[in-house]
This record gives sequence, structure tokens and C-alpha cells, in this order.
Amino acid sequence: MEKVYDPHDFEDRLYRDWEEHGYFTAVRDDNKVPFTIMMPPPNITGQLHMGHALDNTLQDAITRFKRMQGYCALWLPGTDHASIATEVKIVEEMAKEGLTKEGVGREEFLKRAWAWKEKYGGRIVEQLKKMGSSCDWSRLSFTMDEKCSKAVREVFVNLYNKGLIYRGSRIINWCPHCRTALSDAEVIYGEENSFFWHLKYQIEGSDEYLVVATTRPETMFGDTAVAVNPEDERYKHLIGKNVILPIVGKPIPVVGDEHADMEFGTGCVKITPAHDPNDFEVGLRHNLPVVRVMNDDGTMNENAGKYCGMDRYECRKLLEKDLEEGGYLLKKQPHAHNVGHCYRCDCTVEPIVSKQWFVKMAPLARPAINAVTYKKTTFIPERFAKIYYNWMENVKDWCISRQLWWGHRIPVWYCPDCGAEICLKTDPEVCPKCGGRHLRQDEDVLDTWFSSALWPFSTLGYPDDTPDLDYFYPTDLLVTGYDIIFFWVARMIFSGLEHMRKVPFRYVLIHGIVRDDKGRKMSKSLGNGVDPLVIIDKYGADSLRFSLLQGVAPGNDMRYSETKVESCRNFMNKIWNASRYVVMNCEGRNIKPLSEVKLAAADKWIISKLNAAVRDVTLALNKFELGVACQILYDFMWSDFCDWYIELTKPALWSDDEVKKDDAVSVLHYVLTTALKLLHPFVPFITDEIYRSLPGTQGSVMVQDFPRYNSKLSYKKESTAFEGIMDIIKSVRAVKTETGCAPSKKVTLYVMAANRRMISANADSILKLGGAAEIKFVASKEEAGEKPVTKVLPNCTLFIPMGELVDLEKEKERLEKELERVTGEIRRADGKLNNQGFLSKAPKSLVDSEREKLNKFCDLREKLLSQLKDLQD
RNA sequence: GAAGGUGUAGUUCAGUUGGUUAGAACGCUACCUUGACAUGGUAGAGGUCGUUGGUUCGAGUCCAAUCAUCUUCACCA
Repeated sequence: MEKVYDPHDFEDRLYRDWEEHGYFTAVRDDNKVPFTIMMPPPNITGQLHMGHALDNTLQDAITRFKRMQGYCALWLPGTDHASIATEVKIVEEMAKEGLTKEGVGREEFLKRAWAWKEKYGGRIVEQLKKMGSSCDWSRLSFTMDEKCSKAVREVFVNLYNKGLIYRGSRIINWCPHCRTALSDAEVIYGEENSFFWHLKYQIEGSDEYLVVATTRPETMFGDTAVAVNPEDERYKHLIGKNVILPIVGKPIPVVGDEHADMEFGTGCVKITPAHDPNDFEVGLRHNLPVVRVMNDDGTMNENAGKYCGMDRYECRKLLEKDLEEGGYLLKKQPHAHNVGHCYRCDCTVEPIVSKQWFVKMAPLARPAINAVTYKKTTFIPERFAKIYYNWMENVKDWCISRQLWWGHRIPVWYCPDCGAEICLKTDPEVCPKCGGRHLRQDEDVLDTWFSSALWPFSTLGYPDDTPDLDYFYPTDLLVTGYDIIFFWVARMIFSGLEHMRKVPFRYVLIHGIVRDDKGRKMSKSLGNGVDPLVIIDKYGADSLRFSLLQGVAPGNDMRYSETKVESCRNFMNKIWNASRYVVMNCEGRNIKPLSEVKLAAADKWIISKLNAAVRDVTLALNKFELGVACQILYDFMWSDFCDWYIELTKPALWSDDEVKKDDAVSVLHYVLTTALKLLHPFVPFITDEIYRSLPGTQGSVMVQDFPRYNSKLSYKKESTAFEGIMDIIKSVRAVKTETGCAPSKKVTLYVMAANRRMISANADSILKLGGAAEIKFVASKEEAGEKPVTKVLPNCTLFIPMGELVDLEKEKERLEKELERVTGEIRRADGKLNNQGFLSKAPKSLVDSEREKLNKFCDLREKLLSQLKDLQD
């Protein structure tokens, strides 16, 4: 093994090896329990970012853990065609050649799109491999591949036949830039400073007028009424009369409707059913005509009279001037309000009445709510269930048609001859109603999320009854960020229930987003994104993985900082070098199974620590608390194994006792191999590389059994006793530092103890780690020579003569400080034990341990007092 | 407007069903190149767990109020 840890030496090589051995491939086995995770498919336009890195590391760690535990673990990867995002890219690319989408036509456009997908769609896959992702590439899927497309078709037709998909003219969100409809989830609202224009609408044949306040004056050409509250005394009498629409001169009715809030604005609302969701509803209630005044590109149409052809904002400007000149503009008041933007291009969306396809949500939402209520699916952390309910309970029908070309084309045909609308699982040649040969397919494609919603079963072969579907569905876990609960998680749940009759996954592990070191969201516009590949190149994938997992708590955002990766790299180096120590010492030695080793106290201590780590890591992982698991392993490896145990083996390994050496090496070997297995799910590369370097191992660590907790290895009594030895060592070190004694100076250690056996047995360790020359047992302080420093421990008292270095005053201070601490403890324990409530209500074990502590501290106090008294003399 | 998160050491964060004197990393101080590792070791400084009440024998942890901060959803034209 090389002296310094260098991940470049092995990461790529090991990944190839794993792939070649087919370790990632889930082979169905009826003797095994399946464990399935569906990877949230990244967009084919995407590049690996820290969000992916976190998401995939979580999934990979859990998959590797389950695989080692003997589950048939399937982590199914794939990519998403990302309808809008990809289409925008292709259009941009064509624009460079001076081409337009309409110019080249649908067929040629799709050809280019597929070529683009072939060229760039695999980038993200290669990047995921650099992370060490152990997904089953043999099952790699794509939302537009044959399998998934078949599922989309099946689902669409079934929903259509059940009447759960319908086509209708409704108010939808329209992006004038992307020129497509958007679902509610695809609109992002942001507050903007604008104005309130107060406009004068004259009552027909009267001097009276109403003042309406609007933020969208340019939509007035589509006004088909003015609403006032039916209870409003100011305007009640005008209901049923007409007002004259300014500029246009057209009479429109005044209607009474609850929608008009008497407290807000002037209490009069202009009603533009074609351009406002609320007005649309009012329009339905009062049978008002719907007049669209805008084209798909955001320009005004012929209904806007002289403003026809103008951009919506240009029109607003000119109209304002005209209204003012006509005396209609009474007031222009600054006003901040929320405006919707397209989540892809950020363009201001336009609510518009348009003929689109919708999924009827009410019948689908109910079972989806129940599934979570009855814990068929559990959110981790649970609070996200509330967010889910809130959305599901208020969900409106889902607009699924998009005026794009890249995507699943809507499988509906229209017959111009008889007017039939045909929706079938196979493409019709002729009209099944009239035999007409002029069928025309609907031009639109489906929302990308329509196919993503089917991901947990479309990838397994639905609608066919495949063995994979039978074996792996429902899946076990979904890992994703809270930002796509609505887009994706919710839609998968109702889709799974509707089409498979079972929830798609049992647990949803929600994680936060990765922010930059200042807590800001990483974004292109801020330019603060960190490329995981650059970090991997610099520090290795394991360091990046560990830095993302350490301290991660479900649902919480986390900050990325390179310092953290660096500290994780240092941890990797620590593991590396500790292993190097073990490997070097294994050379030429007889490595025995633990059962044949004569275990010393230190051995039992580290074995019990390891055993506890096995238990706690397994518990944490079963609860998907990866951050906790990593912390346990970090502490075990660095503090227990490296700082203590390795140092403790040195006296034996430097001795001439061959049996002792074999024993020491055997325990080192056992502890390290077990620890490597525990660490493997988190840092797969380094653990495998070391595992293969260790004598007596075969193959990769990734196919070994995950260690199991063994109650016989807990050695509770021996470990506690050994911790007493560790306390002696720590005390000697501390005394040396406190007295300013050079660490290299070997002191003589006088020990006053009732039980000398344990100390004698571990004398070597105390001498080596404490930096002492010899240990002498004494019966009193007087035997320890001139002015020794005193350290009182629970089971013994240490005297260390420091010669000239000792300052009596300082020594007294030290003992008094110690006494103060102990007295505090006694006060606390005493208080508890004198509390009737505590005695009667606290568990017995707690009372006992409190009593034990009290005794211990009382004893310590006695000793301290006696030492202080000695010092006075 | 509604819902929710967060607030713990100088900084970034853990803290599992309430139960030792609240932990880690980074940074800081002093000392140390000892044969796995200076990407290291030893010892140490640093926190009244946002504030105030309450429940409890016992609260960082549960409840209420309050302040600060962030997010999501809805939206009054």
C-alpha cells in the first residue's frame, strides 16, 4: 500500500471491476427478500450537481447496505426526457444554424432531438458512475423508451375510458415564450411592484359610474361584466344595469357576485373570464361570454381593436395614455402583487382560456390521501406528510397537454369526416366509426411528469405482467428532495394506486437541498454552483460522499463547504494509514480466528466497542439516519481504533513474543475487516481497495455479509474495567501537560490501589501511552518521594514526582478544582436520591446507577480531602 | 392569509422513545516529528441549548406564548 491515500489509483479501476462482475445487477431470487429503490430520473439535459450527488449517495449507501444484508437489492436508474427543457435546447441549437422548429417540421425536429439525446443524454449516467453509484445499469430506463411509452399509452387510454382524462376549454397557465400550457405546479409566483389603475366605467344611460381597480388594464377588452358584492349597499341598485366599457364603448352587465370583496379596492371588479381564473369562475356562474384578447405569443389579438398585434406590455403603456386622455383613468396607485412565472424560462405566465387535456383529480386524490393516512406510505420525516395532504386536498385538475413536440404524443385522433374523437391503445388506420381515412392525431404532447408519475412500474414492465413487476413492486424506498413532492411524489402515489392498486413505495425519504457555504441556494445565475466532478477529481468520490452524509438529517438543508470535504479526505487518509499499519504487521504472521485468540483486556474493549458500533449503525440505517451512522463510524475509527487500540497493540507487536504478536495481529485484522464492511456502504472505494489488500480476504467487500451484532461480544465488565486503565493514561498525560513537563520525559508512576492485578496486566500500555518509565505500587503518599503531583481516580490514586517542576500552589488549586467538580456531582446525585418523586417514578436501573455514582463520588471526595490535607502539612 | 422549518461553542452542524456534568468537525491556544498517518499526535480554552412561562421526580428534547430567520402553499381584481 502507498504511504499516502490517493483515490485516483483505484476508484475507476474498482468501479469497472464491480460492473464487470455484475455486482450491481439484481437477480431475482425467491429465497431473498427484494429491496427496491427507483432512482429519480435526472433530465437528459442535466449535468451532475450537488443535489444529485447527495440524492445518489443516500440511495447508494442504503442499497449497498441492504445488498450486504442479503436482500435482493435493486436500484433502478434512468433518465427523463424533460419535455420543455430539452425542446428549448434543441430549438436554441437549431437557431444557431438559422433554423426554426416550424421550418424543419415535426419529423425532422424529433430526429434531431433523438440525436441530441443519444449524444448528450448519457453524460449524466457517466457522472453518476464517478460517484460510485451501484445501480443496476442493465435495467437503465428512459421515460421515452419503448417500455415506458407503452405504459404511458396504456395509462392514458385507461384513464380516458374511465372519464378521468378529458379535453376542455378551461383557464390554464400559458407561457408566451415557451408557447405552451403549464400545470399549476410549473408556475412560480413572485412579488412584483406594479400599479393599481382605477378606471371609470360609466353606467349606461346615466350620470353614475363605477370605479374598478385593476392591475391588468390591457385585459379590459375581454371584460364581459363588472361584479359588485350583492350585499354592497353602495352598488346594490346597479346590479342588472349595464356599464359602458371605456374605449370600446360596448355595454356589459353589472353582476352581483360574492367574489367582489367590499373591503378591497373600490369594491367593483372587472370580469375578464378569458384571462383570470377567478373571473372565469364568475363567468361560469353568470353565463358570461369568454373573450380572449391575446395571442399565444403574448401579443394582443383582433379583439383589442387598434392595439391588435401589440405586445401585452406595449399595449398596457399606450392604453394607459389613451385612458388618461379619455378621462377614464382616475388614479394610478403603486401596488405590489404576486405574478406567476414559467419555471423553465421565467417568462410571466398568462392565465388564458384554452382547449387542453386534463386529468380529473378528485377521484384520484382521495385514495392517495388515505394511503398516507393509513401509513401504506410513510414520509420521513413525517412532517412532509402534512405538506402532501395540504396539496392533495386542494388539488385542481391537472393540465397535461403541452404545445410541444418532444414528448409522448397524445394518443387521440380526430376524424374530420364524422367528427369522432378516437383514443386507442394501438394507432388507428381508419375511423372506427365511419371508416374515414383522414384521421388526424392530436398535435400536443404530454406533460413530462405524466410519464415520471408511472416510473415505479413502467420501468418494471407495466402493463405486462412481468416477473420483475411481480417481484420488485411495490418498491421500498424513494429518496428525493422536498422540492418535487408535488411534481412527482404525489403523482406517483395516485398513479400507483390507480393503475397497480398498490402504493409505489413504502417509505419516502425526503432530504433538503445543498446550499453553498454562505447558505445560498446553488444556482446558475449566482454562479455559486460547485461541480461534484471537480471535487471528486481533487479529493476522490469517497471524501465527497462522506462529506455529504456526515451530519445530514432527513428533511434539512445542508451547506456544502470544501473544508468539510477536506476533513473527510483526512479521515480517508486516516483509514488508509491505519489499514497500512495492519497490513504491514500482518506480514508473515499467523492470523487466527477470534475464537483461538487469547484476548487481553484491550482486545475485549475494542471488540465490544466494535460490536456496539455494529448495533448502532444497523439501527441508524434501518431508520435511514445516515448522518448518525456516519458519525458513529467516524468516532469508532478515529478515536477508538486509531487513537487508542492501534497504539495499544504496539507494545505487543514490538515485543519478541510470537504468540502475542499473532494474537494482536489477529484482533487487528478482525476489527479492521469488520469496520471496512460497516464503512463500505458510505465509502465504497477505499474500503474495497483496502479489503483486497488484506490477507485472508477474498473478492470484493461489497458482496460480503454486513456484520451482525453479537451479544456475546459485548464484554461489558471487562470494557469498563479497561476504561479505568485508559483513565490512568489520560491522567498521566494531563499531569505532564499541566506541569509543563516535556512529553519525552519518562516519569515514574506511583500507584496506590486496592486491586493491582488489572494495572499490572496492562502496565505495558500505561508505560507506552502515558510516557512513563516505571510503575511502582505504594501504600501511601510518603512512599512516592518528594512533593509528588496527586491524581485521584475512582479505583486508584496516582502520585507522580515532578521534581522541580511542581508548584505547590498550583497543585493545591488543581486538587481544589477537582474537589469542586466532585462536590457538584455529589450535590446533584444527592438531590436526586433525596427526591421522593425520583425514587418512586424513575426506572429502577436509573436510581441504581445514580446511587452507584454517589458512592463513587463520595469515595473520590474522601481521597481528595485527604490529599489536600497532606498538602497543607 | 394559511401551514411548516430553523434558532445548540467563534463558524458549520449532530443530538434517536424526556434520564450522566450537552457532542463532532473546522477554527483557536500550548506542546510534540515517537517505527500507520503532520491529510498526524497530546493536553486545553470555548455553550445559562433564541426568550418567557408551563407539564414532569427530571426538559436541548414535550406544551403554550413571544422574538428572529427561512421555506412552501394560497391569493383581493
